[in-house]
Amino acid sequence: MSNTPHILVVDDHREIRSAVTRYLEKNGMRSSAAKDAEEMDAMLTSGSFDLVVLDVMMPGEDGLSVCKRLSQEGQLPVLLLTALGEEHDRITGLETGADDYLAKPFNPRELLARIRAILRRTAKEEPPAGRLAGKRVKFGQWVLDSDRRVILDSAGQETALTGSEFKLLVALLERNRLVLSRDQLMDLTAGRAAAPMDRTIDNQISRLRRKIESDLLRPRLITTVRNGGYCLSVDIEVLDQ
Amino acid sequence: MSNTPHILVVDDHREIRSAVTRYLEKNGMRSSAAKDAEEMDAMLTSGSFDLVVLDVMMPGEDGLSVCKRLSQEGQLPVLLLTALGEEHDRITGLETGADDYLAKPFNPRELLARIRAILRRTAKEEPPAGRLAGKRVKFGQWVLDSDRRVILDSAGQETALTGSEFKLLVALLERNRLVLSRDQLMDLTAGRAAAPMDRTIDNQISRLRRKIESDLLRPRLITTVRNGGYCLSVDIEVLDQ
DNA sequence: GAGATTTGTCGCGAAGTGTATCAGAGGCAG
DNA sequence: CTGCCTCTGATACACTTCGCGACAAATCTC
Repeated sequence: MSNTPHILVVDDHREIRSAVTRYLEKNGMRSSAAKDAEEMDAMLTSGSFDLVVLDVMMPGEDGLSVCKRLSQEGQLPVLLLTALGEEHDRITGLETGADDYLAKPFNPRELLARIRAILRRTAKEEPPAGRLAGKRVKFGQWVLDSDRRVILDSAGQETALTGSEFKLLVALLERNRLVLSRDQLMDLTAGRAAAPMDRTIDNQISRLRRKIESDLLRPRLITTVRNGGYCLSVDIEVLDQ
Repeated sequence: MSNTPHILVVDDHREIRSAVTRYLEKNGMRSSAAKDAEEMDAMLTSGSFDLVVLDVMMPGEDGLSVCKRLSQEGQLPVLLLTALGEEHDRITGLETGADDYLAKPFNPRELLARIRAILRRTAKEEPPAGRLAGKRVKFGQWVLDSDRRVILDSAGQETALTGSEFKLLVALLERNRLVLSRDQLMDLTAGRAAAPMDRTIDNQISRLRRKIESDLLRPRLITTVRNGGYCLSVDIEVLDQ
């Protein structure tokens, strides 16, 4: 997320669009507006936004349908605007993945508070994805050189990693001290979900351990969490080149 | 987060507490209730929760003040219950860090949808050892190395712990000198409620004692409280690395 | 296209965990 | 003190999960 958050307001009423964008900008946010789903899609592909304020009732593609699409992509938070009393819309909105809703007519101050609340939440869990690209990372007695995909021991001796070993190690390093399920690891390394009874990750862990653990019977770096997954249990240090 | 999410309902009206907890449990969640801020604090230290449903209007400490405290700690999501029309409460609630609010009287289905929405957002990987992650903790003559999941005696001799022994010990250490019921321990170690007649915790305690008690007939570290549970009866000292 | 390397699947043995069960400890009434 | 009941400790066993060797499929290299 950039410094000032960027909000996209999608509503078919011009007065609402302009009132909302003006209010948001008066309060330290950048905002843009789109009049329907089609225009929204165009703006999303061309710009970078932190949140979408989305009217449910719109000509063309319905707000709920748009909301579902967006939440499936998973990145962009959505705040729904619903007609007063349309409880059904609100509930199905939340159920289809909106982050929040607000009934029209609304108090702009409340809209702002809700937008801030959502941004606060999503800012916290900003994924560290790619944080390690091109960096050297020290963990335990090893240093990973992520450009060359090798690990160096304290004597400078190199060991090469295969592609999947490297991806797995990076996934663990970027979330060190957190337990990652096989499903998450599969997603992070191969971009797909783990099949039931899939032992692929187990094997990769086993192969990776062979290269980095000094005592295979008592792994110290990558610990197993039964019924949970695996966890990199050491602190890391990113070396600035 | 554990297997089934665990919700703490804080409200001074008994009918609301029981109605909400029952509804949540019918819908696949575990839930507990507290009647005021004080009781809530007690339950938070002794159990593990994924979300708090908090009434704004309460005798004793005010809901907004509680909300502020909780959001400063930053871990636990809060859903506020406000009186209908008290827009001011709602906005300041969101501004003080609540994750969401709902106006009373509310539709239970909407409450559930909102809870699910929050949990979906906050669902993330959990650290395996809570606030003790990466620390070394001295208790009695032992030192727990929470990175390596081993305990060291005064001579530096290591004993490995299994996953559930480790979780159990951490749960006891983080609440030392407090009596923890089997139910609480089950919650803390496995993230689920204990079945009636469940002897799982007894068994794990037995296994853990075998590793840390010098006299199994007279356990000194983990004491049994008849009809109550178990209690770690020594002081602990967190060693900074 | 042949050989080498990497990666996914299978299966066995080992370890961890939950349940059943029994024996003993602790409490209570008479 | 004695008998009875409940609760706890410990053993045994069944079941699940995990580590790893082996092999096959896929991919890469030259």
